[in-house]
Amino acid sequence: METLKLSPSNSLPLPQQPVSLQTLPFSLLQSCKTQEEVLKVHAFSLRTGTFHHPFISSRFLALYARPQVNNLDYARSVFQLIHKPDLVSWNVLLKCYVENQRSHDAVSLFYELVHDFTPDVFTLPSVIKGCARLNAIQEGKQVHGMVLKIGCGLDKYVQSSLVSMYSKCGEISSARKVFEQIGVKDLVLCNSLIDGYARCGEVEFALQVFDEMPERDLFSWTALVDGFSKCGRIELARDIFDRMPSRNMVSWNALINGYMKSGGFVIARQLFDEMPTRDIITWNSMIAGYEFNGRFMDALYLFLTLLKEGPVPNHTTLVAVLAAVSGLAILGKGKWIHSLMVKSGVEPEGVLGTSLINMYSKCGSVESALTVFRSISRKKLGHWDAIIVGLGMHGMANHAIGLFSEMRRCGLKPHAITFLGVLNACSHAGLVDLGRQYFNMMVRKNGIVPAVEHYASLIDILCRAGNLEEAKDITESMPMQPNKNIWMSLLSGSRNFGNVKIGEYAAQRLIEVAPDTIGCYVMLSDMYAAAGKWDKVSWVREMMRKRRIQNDLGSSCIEQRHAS
DNA sequence: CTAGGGTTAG
Repeated sequence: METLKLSPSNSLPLPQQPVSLQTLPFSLLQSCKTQEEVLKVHAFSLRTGTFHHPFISSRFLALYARPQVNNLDYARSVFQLIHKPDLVSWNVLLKCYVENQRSHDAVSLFYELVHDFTPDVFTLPSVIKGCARLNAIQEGKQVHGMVLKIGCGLDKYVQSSLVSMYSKCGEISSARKVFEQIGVKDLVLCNSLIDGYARCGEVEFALQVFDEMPERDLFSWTALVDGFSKCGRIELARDIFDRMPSRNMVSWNALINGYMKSGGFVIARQLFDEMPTRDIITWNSMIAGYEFNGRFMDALYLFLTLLKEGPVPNHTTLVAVLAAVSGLAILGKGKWIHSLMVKSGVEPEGVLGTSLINMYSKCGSVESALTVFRSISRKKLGHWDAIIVGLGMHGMANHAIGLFSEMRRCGLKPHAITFLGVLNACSHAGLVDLGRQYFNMMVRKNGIVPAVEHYASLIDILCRAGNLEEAKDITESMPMQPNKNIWMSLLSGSRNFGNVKIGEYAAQRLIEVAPDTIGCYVMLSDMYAAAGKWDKVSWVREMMRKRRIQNDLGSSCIEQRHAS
């Protein structure tokens, strides 16, 4: 803060002489519209020594927290300079945390605040909103209890945020209950409930509240469009959208997301081309939507268009386009996006770090994945998961297992995906005993209920090592239906170790689960050939002809380099 | 010495 430069301003009437408090008038503080202007007055106030006046510093806090500026880092640092912050300052900072998607920290801040103050009608809506963002229904209910205890239940801001919180957390009946107890139901309150009904697919109720309310605004209409889109009722969402008296960007974006979610990427594109203006969320919806639909090339092309003619990409954009590049496995493009990030100073923290690690692993460069992993200073569980899965994918079992141990030494608890990564690593490296050991550790020590993928991995490990009986036993004792991959593992193990009996069994079950699996017939015939059972070989070939099963044409793709 | 802070949609 001390290094801020005091630049002469044309727009602001800064006094030239050393001043007392009177010469830094309230109106000057209030007149700041942009962060730049706040910084100028801030610098000036530091130079004249007025900044540390308790009244002034709390004003600066509010200025940095204003929606037009919304600079959490500055707000936080100003807050720390305030000697004894009053409740208003706490409230301002709390709101700023929530608005900057730091709801977790906001809730912690709230617990801290409660030590010194009784929260008031300004504190509660912010923390309730934070709980809603986090989907933290337990904490939300605690705060609700506090609302009743303190006696803030009649405040309409508190009421709306509570209804909205229950709506977003999927507790629509609780939302309704709170709603019903309220005497005068205003527009915002109704909108919150409409949103709740729409997003859980309660079409009738949503429309009923909508029809019965005295007046409707853009929020009411858009809550319907968005909610119906979210629960997959895209035709209904379209119908509402077409009937809207006016629309804004949020309404268009909601509909685009709805089409993307239900596979309608062509219509989504039409809407995208048709809409009057687009913001970064529109672009992100399209890029992520293409990626979600497996249209990786479209996602990448749209990202290129965005760079040429759109607004500045953000973290969400990068996560989506990196996922698309991973799907395409084009290392060159991935590196290029990474270099864009480095050039613009974007740190690979959080989800973005995970995306980069995944991208490099899937594009075949574990070395780069490791470099990214090591460069992340505050490693989260997701980063460990990604690198362990990546190393496992590349058969670097020892490295994966080493990192797995290191991760546990750091005090992080591995979860289902981490174990899947380790198991896959064991399978690639043929580490039977370790694989079994990790599987048991997962179940017994970590209390994780294995998913079908975990069983698939364990069975694959056993089959590769020739423990076919043990693998077959597991297929019979596991609590869910074995899938195609599991029978393929068992069949391929049987072929490799010449166990015709188990092989036939696996093939039979495989055909029941997935009759079109070509590999099944190929492997079966290989197995018979290896065992010298030529009559069975021709029987399999005959069956393939009868069922019109043909080998896929082989295909591969190469990356083309453009001079740029 | 004051006044300042909060709710619903992508």
